Amino acid sequence: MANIKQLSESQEDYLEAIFTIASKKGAARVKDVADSMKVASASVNRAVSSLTEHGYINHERYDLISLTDKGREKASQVIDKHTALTQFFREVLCIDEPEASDAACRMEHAISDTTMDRISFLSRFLLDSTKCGHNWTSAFKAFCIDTQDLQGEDACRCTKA
Amino acid sequence: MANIKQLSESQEDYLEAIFTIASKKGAARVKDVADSMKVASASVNRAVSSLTEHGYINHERYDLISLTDKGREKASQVIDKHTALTQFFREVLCIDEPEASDAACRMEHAISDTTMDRISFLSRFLLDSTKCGHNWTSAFKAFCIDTQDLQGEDACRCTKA
DNA sequence: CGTTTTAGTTTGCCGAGGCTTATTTTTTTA
DNA sequence: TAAAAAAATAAGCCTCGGCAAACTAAAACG
Repeated sequence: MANIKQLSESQEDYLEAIFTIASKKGAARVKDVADSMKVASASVNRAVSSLTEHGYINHERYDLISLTDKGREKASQVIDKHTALTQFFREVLCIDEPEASDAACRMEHAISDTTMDRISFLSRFLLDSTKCGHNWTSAFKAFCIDTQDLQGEDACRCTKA
Repeated sequence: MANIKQLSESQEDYLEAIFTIASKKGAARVKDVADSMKVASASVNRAVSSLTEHGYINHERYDLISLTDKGREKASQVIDKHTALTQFFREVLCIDEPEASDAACRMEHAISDTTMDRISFLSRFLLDSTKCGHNWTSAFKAFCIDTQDLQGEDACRCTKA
């Protein structure tokens, strides 16, 4: 269980997918993860081995996959970022789904805890009219109304809840 | 010059570094790029070959490196994102350097054009008191004053101008 | 309860993108 | 201008994270 290691984006994606599946069904099978991430089972297998070695996952051959406390904590962190970013994109920046989730999906790995906290604060601040002091959204919407030319964005393999 | 291709983050980083160096000195040498990105010259070489093949770079053996129009355009786009993100982090989210630049550096590759446009709009909107209608920054600062526990963030290989 | 179908695993391949260690080529300088 | 230093390149190695194909175990079903 080598602890001195940063998870890669890919590994975070696996934890996220396992967390989401396990939340719904108690535990995940390799196939579930493969399907939800649109990768081959062999890829899941290798990722699972590695994450098991590093103490994020409980897994024995041919058995179900579940997260350890450590894995659950990490997965929660990533999912919280995803959720907060999605909210920011959708409610503050007025970006529609699925763009909002896709953007969150790509950024959740790249953003630091600090920056994430600040963005959450900003969201709450702006969405709470008692804090912000006036309804800024209509003004902001008018301000960026002509940028509705939302291009297609890359599909992303985030588990589409 | 295969055109059907998305640049990787790494490739965008190379274009960015070359752009920045070339802006200062007219053209870049392999060594300049290696130094600014903190990678081995051999790595630069391979990246340069690939970017040359794809029409982003002008380069002949043992010669200087410069960007094609296509490369310059792409580099500008990435740098514009970097700049706009840095401004957002620093002036809107009140995140100090070097955190602001580092965060921008990691996110500039992950963010879509649309999302970037919206963030720029939001920055301008909030920083322009005539648009926002009041000075929100002091209120926001008070709101998030106790999150000054900025952790160390990953170093990033963005060219530190 | 044996056979088939499905799921999990292993192995070996690939490309990207780092690295180091030669080996040029170019540049500097004595 | 020849020798030394610096820069560029080539070759080969490594890890990561995909893949497909082959094999094994488990589950479902007739």
